[in-house]
Amino acid sequence: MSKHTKARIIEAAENLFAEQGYGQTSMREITARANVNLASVNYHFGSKKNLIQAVLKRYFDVMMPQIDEALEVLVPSVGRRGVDQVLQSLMAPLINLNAVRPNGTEMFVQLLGKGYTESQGHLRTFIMSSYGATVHKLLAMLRTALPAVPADELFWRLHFAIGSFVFSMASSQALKDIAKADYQQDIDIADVIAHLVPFVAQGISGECYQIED
Amino acid sequence: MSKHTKARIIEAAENLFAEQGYGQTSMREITARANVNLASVNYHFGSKKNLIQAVLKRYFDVMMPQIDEALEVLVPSVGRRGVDQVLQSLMAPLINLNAVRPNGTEMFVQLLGKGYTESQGHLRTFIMSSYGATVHKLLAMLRTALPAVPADELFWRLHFAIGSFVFSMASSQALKDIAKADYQQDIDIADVIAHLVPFVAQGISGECYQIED
DNA sequence: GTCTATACATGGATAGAC
DNA sequence: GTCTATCCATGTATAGAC
Repeated sequence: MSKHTKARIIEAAENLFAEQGYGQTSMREITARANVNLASVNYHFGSKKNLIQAVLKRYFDVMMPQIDEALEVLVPSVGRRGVDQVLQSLMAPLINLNAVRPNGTEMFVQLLGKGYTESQGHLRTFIMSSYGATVHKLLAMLRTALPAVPADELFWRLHFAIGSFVFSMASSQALKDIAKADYQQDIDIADVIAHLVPFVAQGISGECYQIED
Repeated sequence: MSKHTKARIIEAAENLFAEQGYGQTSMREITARANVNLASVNYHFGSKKNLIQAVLKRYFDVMMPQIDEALEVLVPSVGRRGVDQVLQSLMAPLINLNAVRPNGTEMFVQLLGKGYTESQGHLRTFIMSSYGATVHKLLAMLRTALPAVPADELFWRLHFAIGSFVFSMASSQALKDIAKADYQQDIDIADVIAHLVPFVAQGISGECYQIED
């Protein structure tokens, strides 16, 4: 039985994660739906955390080349405008994940948020080792847009930006619920991202305003 | 044996969390060090997640009144400067947590980061129900500083800001390691916060720069 | 009201079958 | 090279002792 145990696990896991979230999905559920032995996950992926990485990889492998391509043709302006351009070039590839599967973008960002905060930095290592070239291309673009910002300061700002993003994604369901309850707004992931980009761009761009004293 | 089982659990948990983190600390370790039965945690706190909340409460109860007091005397300017003032008034109470116990600030923010992302929004509910008045005072100050920003837009920006903060705190150890390895900088929590405040203030303050086109 | 003993399902790991 | 049976430590729950 089972030609492609690995693939069936990923498919089952992805569906279950999408339905009920990462933390709420047990490995027994996954292996039961995939019709494989419980220990198969450990054998093929090493752990549940690695499984989430494998699920994410399918999305990264679609998104990252698109980002790479978008950055390739980009010649950013200097300043906030340039930062906006760089961030905007990430948006289309991200939204395009809806083509991978229904609600793909939302699923991806939710898994990313959970995985990032729950996996003690393993996801960061994975991203850098697998897509480091694209990440560095992105960094170079930001440096072009912000020649006045020192490298270490840019390092800080980038991590803060990633924090805004990951946190928003991980708690996007809560954000949607609150927006509906408190502001009568029905929003989706694209809305969240649309609000997020200016915020992050503003923070990264830094001193366009001098504090007088 | 044991007059104050609850207090002993909190003390043991706090020390162990500080030593080795939340996720790496088992309830069996906690109850062993506290010399209480394993099930005591469940009886007194309901779950491990609730225990982290109880530990955090001790810090919130010190910090929140200080914040409240600082906000009471504050008359913020309008614009980025005002936002800076509001955020600055949060910093001293936060750093003061080092007086609660050695390394108190770091421990608090780490637990806050972990707890926030791992507890499915329960921490947010807890904060709002226990310290809602102070939070709303903070919000009112920000609205004073940013009269042009609509309430729903401010809502978004605040959540993004919280995201930067919580994420940075949750991964502050990783940030410190990276800063040391890549930029030969020894940093502590106060440094992280010092870098974070301008970033967040910038993002919250929004359009001080018009995108031309 | 507190606390204990104990049971249970979970994520993780491994030795060995095939 | 795959997969299974099985073991371990964990968080959680509960029945009942005191």
